[in-house]
Amino acid sequence: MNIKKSDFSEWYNTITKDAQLCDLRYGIKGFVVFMPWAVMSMNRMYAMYEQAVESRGHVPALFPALIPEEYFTREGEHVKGFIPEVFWVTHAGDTKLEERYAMRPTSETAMYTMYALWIHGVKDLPLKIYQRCQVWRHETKATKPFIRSREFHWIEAHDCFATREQAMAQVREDMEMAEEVIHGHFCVPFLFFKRPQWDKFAGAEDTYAADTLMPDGRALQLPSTHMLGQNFSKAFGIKYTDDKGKEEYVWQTCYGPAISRIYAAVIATHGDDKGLVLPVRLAPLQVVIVPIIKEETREKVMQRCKEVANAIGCCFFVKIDDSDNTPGFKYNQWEMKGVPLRIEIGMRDVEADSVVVVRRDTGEKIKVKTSEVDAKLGEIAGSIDKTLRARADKWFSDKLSFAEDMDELGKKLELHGFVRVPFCTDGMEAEKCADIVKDKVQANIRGSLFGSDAKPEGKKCISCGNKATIYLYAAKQY
RNA sequence: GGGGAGAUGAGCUAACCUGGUAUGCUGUCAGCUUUGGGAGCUGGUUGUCUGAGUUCAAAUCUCAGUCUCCCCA
Repeated sequence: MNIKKSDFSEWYNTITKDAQLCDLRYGIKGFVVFMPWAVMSMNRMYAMYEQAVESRGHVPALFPALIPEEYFTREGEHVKGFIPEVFWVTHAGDTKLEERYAMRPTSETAMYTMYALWIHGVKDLPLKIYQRCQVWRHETKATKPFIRSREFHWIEAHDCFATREQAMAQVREDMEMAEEVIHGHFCVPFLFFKRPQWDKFAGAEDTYAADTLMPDGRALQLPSTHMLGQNFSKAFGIKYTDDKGKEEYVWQTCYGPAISRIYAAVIATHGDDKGLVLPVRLAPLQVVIVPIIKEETREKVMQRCKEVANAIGCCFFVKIDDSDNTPGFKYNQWEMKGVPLRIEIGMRDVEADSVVVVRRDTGEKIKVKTSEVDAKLGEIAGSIDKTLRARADKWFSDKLSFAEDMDELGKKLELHGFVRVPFCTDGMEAEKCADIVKDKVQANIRGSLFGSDAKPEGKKCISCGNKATIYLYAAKQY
């Protein structure tokens, strides 16, 4: 196993292969096979995220994967942003299609075509629909399993409202949902940035995106939520008749948590030099029982293993590893896989009427009375998630820094992830200032920190030297 | 999009410069012996990325393609 801290890239490649999370040998660039151990965790993540989405009033639907070119090109900015990375379907059998179909890189244009047919009056609003699906983008940046591939799996929620205020409230709800699920359940810390105008979602008025940090200090974008305004509703004719009998265009938002990428953040945030470390509810198995067998005591030990397995509550998946491997091999293998809890049972333990419980997160070995196993496991499990979250938060909190000139920014970027700098503006006209930052210190401007209203007083823009009106954050990125 | 490195059984690798029967480890399968931190012995098992060229002869040299990794945009 490689060392996570000093060579994250190698560590990540090794862990995705050794823990059997994916197989890169499929043979189409950027398309990877997601393997059972990863998919079982991602299914759990999906379940938690869908629960959060539905409890906030969204209902599920499934839209087609193919989008006729004509739908796809209705909103000008959207097309400009996505066209370079679209995979096209051009043939049916040997017959060339009259109109080609886009393999959806995102579903706005598929869904909004139908929304225009479904929405008539006030009673149809708000409309909050999500789907769980995969999308395809011919990424030109380097692909990396789970982090960036040309096919990825996500949830996309697309909502319509009667007013701008309601739409803006939805954007805030989306952020709050990310906090509940990604930080609360997955124990991954992040910050929400309002992206600068030159870096917003193609077709949106504003984009708010959650950025986390990889162990090498580079930012990784997790969910983003977009205030679409009326850009799409005007392009697609999504109108309703208001209470005065007047036709109005709806206000829209969309939200896209990419489960495969969030899974990458879970791996990177919690993993260590022995392999994966998973929050308890994300692990495909919560408990593995390793019997330590001598031929003459085999039956007694196995019997005790079964009793202990049966005594553990149904919210935990338990496996007794009775394979022929040696205990040491099993310890290493299940540590690599990130199983949160291990129970070791040998004749010694049977005689003492106890078991040895080992925590994956701390490696701590705890002797537990057989009769108290279930209660104790529940307690330790809670503590594991708390420990993981606290550990991640502590690391993350040190990654925020400040700089006021380019030299200082370059130095701070070496030690921290996000560096706050004074900037002239976050409007389109400042893109050239962001380019200067990119050129000089190879960092991107991620935007302004959402919820922070600090304003630079008497400071100058780090790039152009004009009066600074806003604090923006720079980071190297994936 | 730019630059660099690379591709030999399922995984890692030797042989490549200097063309001539493809090496070892791991895995896997069978059997026996084993089991408190990656067990041992015996036997079986699969391979030169694809295509073209040079040559008596290509894993090795040349060209093209595909894929992977790293760095930069």
